[in-house]
Amino acid sequence: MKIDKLSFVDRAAAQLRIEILHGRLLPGARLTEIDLSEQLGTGRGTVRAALSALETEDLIVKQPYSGWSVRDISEKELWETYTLRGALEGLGARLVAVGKNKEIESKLKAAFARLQQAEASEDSGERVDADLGFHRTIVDLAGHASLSRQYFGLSNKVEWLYRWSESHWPSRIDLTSWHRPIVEAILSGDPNVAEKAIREHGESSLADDLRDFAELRRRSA
Amino acid sequence: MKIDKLSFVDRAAAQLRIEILHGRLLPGARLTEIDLSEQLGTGRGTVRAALSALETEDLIVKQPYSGWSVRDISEKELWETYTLRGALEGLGARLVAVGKNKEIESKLKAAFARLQQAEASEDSGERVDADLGFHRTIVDLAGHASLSRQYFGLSNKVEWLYRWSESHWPSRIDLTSWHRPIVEAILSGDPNVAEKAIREHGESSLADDLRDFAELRRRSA
DNA sequence: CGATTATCGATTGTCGACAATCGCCAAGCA
DNA sequence: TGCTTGGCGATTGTCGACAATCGATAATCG
Repeated sequence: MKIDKLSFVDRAAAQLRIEILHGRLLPGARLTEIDLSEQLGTGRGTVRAALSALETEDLIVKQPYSGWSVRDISEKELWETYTLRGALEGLGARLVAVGKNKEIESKLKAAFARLQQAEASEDSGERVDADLGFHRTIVDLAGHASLSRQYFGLSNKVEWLYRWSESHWPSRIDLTSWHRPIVEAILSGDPNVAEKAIREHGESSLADDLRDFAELRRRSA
Repeated sequence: MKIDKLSFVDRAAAQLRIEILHGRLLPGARLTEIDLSEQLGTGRGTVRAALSALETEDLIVKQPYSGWSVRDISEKELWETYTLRGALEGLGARLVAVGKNKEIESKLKAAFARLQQAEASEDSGERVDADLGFHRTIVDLAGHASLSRQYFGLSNKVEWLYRWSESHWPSRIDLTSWHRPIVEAILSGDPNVAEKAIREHGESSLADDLRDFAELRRRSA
């Protein structure tokens, strides 16, 4: 039995993360420490530490003596995030393929099953969660603490971009058929195959998002 | 003309980083905020922020309400750091190979030239710097801001491990012959070849360090 | 005597006050 | 007019004080 014992800093960071990821704080929005400290009911130092954490996650940027603001989303942003994700997940997939055992297999299959179930669901939020969860599962199964830590921040950013594009252009991808090759590749036990599969998945996702992004830009122009 | 305008936090973090990397703060050493604030001549909040930064770089760890301490070095630590580096540098090398042009070529060659020059040098510090600089150059040439940011922290950790093993077991590797394949692979323009080359380089480095580490452990036991 | 509880010193967690710095706009000047 | 300068409001940068928490040890109790 354990009770919640997160520091104020962690809770403040989590809250702000949610606000950004769910689009209640839009790209470019300015964040002032005093305002936030009043809204969150905490001190400025606490808010400051939370903001610093979000900065290392690349969700916000700081301009010294000027202020904090939510990062902008751009094609380059998309490209960087997805390529980086490809590199990290590639390593993760390799390791999982090599180290696979009964437990890993079952967890991987469970994550994929959730994905299949979510596909039928009308809830777009659940579809997003299942998708992100699948990717996180693979990385965590790699048993590589540093990788998981690095991936955490990146996956938040992916979630942000994901929800953002979802809200502008509802996704129509087929979760099951898009992810099955990854599962099969990992279960094959061949690290090269596993890495290739997940990397190609990432490249396709990037291409999709870039297309939507361009479309969106054409519209608003 | 620009003057140094780093915040106290940044300067404190830089100083602490040096202390750790150069082995003046050994693994396991405890760091108390008040002591550091007195030594650095700055406030506790400032020290705290600097420590948090070093924590995200994975150089120190925090135990809530207990204190900060310099991370321990272990085989797992070595393995995680080198494999992660392989993934990031692999992406970097790919991108450089694909996007190569006159400027990139010259910078790459310059970094390699420095390596060759350092090899003759007796100064082990310069050899380390040249080696690390070569790797950093490749990553930076990729033109991928997020990658460079991620790599920065990791490369500090590599530098730490590097200097640490160097101090216990002076390196004997042949800088030129070890790195030339990377240069040639990148200049070939083939991303797969480039990635493979730099990844194999990393794997060899890891194997070397692990061997030395095991030897060191046997000695001290 | 063993186990539980109270106490203590040390350290971090949190906070608001004051100083430093920035961007902006108006005033002054050539 | 066009440029520099000075002042102003807003915001962050820095700091030390006080509270909360931890681990270890001493005190207490059955």
